[in-house]
Amino acid sequence: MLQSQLFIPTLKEVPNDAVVTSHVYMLRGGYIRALGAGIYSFLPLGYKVVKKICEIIREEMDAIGGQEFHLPALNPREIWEETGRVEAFGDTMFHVKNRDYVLAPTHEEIITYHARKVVNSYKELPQIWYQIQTKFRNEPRPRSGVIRGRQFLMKDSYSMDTSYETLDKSYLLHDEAYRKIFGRCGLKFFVVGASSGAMGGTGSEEFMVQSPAGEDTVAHCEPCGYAANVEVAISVIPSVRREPVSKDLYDISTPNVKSIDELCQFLNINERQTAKSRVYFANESPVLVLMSGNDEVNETKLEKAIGSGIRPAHPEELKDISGADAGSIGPIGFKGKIIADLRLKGGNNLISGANKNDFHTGGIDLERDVKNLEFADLRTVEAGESCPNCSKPLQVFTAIELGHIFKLGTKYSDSMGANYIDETGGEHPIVMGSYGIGVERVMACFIEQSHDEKGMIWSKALAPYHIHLLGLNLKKEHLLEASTQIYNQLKNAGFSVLFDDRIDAQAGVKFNDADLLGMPVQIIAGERKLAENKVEVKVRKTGERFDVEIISLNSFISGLLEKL
RNA sequence: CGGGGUGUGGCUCAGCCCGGUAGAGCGCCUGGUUCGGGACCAGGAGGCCGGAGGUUCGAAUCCUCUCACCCCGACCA
Repeated sequence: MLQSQLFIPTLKEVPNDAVVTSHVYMLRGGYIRALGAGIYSFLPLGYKVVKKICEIIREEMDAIGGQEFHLPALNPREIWEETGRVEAFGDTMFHVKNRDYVLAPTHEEIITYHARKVVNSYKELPQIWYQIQTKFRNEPRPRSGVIRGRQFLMKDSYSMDTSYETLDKSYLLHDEAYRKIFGRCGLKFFVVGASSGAMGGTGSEEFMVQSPAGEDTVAHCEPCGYAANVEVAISVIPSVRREPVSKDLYDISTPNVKSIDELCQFLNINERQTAKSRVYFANESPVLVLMSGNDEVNETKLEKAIGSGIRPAHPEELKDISGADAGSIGPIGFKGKIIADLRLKGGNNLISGANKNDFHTGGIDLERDVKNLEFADLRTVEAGESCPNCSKPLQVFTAIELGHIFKLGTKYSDSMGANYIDETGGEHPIVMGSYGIGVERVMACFIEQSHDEKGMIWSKALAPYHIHLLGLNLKKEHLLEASTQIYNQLKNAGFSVLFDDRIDAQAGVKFNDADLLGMPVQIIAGERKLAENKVEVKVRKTGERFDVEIISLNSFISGLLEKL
């Protein structure tokens, strides 16, 4: 392709709206342009990458027996009423104003609708139906460029089985296909077991990649593969020390000491000798949550332990409940439920708030002094703590969800009446699974993982073109001729090549654009090398450069691409 | 939805506090010089300053309302 004929509006400066790397480079490289918050147009280069990702997905889905559908984005609302998801999605679902339609945020209902009309017998199962299409969600806050948009491309597939045993097979097929897809795309990913949330069902896994643009915080152990959202992640840590003798309770005057750090500094003690208090409300009654030192309360775990929704107490409520303000609250004398983190189990000689301002209580022995104290895992895992599986240190970082696979079970087939007849004539709901991949996220995540200060660095699998041929100084006719000849030579040999044939762009401009656009191999045809019948070949990723005879260029490039 | 920020030529931004003929750099067009890491010289085009209303002799600038976009949070299949 001649670059002079391709629409690639590159930007030298960082557009004001872009913050995350992938967004910046996609914009600067002329891959995408914004149309509104969370709405993007894909320009020719960007769309080429999207199509490559789709093709990889298609191949792997077809390989497990998937059949591609093309489904409407415009859906009659009443179909969504059948499963109650109009209400479930709420404001996230787009509603059409002048007709009773919604814009599909996903397609379980539509698949199930067709299945109930078409699938009758166990003989017709299992099935895997998939689609790669635009979905619409009225995100309250689109962000990070293409990573969270109001309209986005998603591969969604749906499995239909006669039993949970065969569902497991379909699920496993997808699990394997997903590993292949993300592997082929060149992504470094990991898998998190997750609760299936509002999708319903019995099991699910998230495919994730580490990224500062991520929206989820996860704990990950690379050696053994343990990975969990930090909301539920666990780690192995030492409990607080129990000293041989429990002191009596005593008050300590601690004027203006509010935080654990201040307390430790004031008394010159270790944070493990302290118990931090946090007050929450559960069902309108106060609950004191005791944590060791500065450990963070994990509200997800707390809700689970208490068994109901919680909210933090407002600062102005604290004094009524405990007699003190935040910073001086503690378990001794606290009227109401108290729950402590497991790390504090057995702890004695602890220091905590005295429930009167500017005082702390020392010598607390939780077993002795706090009756009916419950313990639960309430803390948030921190980096460096030991993996619960293999004891190696855990990493904690943010990550982006690329794909999610669910065992749906019969949630949709039940509510929509999608049944099949078994061997004995009995009627049963179809057992379903659903499996999504965010296509643009694959692109964005790849860039997040593969870039440098100059621009993107594509892998062979996703690159819009494998080779970027830069003709330099093309105002000189003999140089234009020579580099055009090289272009034709490569093109005729079947290489995927973008030829920067712009007549008046300077060398520096071409170099910088090429690094920004990120094709894996650059071929630089400059005057000096051409005079020796040579060109320079540069590997984008490593910066390695080779002088190559034009006659042997084809085989050299083949060999090089083989290795990339 | 709460908090913060920003809207001025295609892009990045200055000007706003303290009202008085709308600016710079990059990009674009013309001519010339350069020609392997975003070059230089000369000339040129392009903006009713997000929108509406108000105050004023006069508003990019002050006031009110509104819209859009970005960031943090809430939410998130």
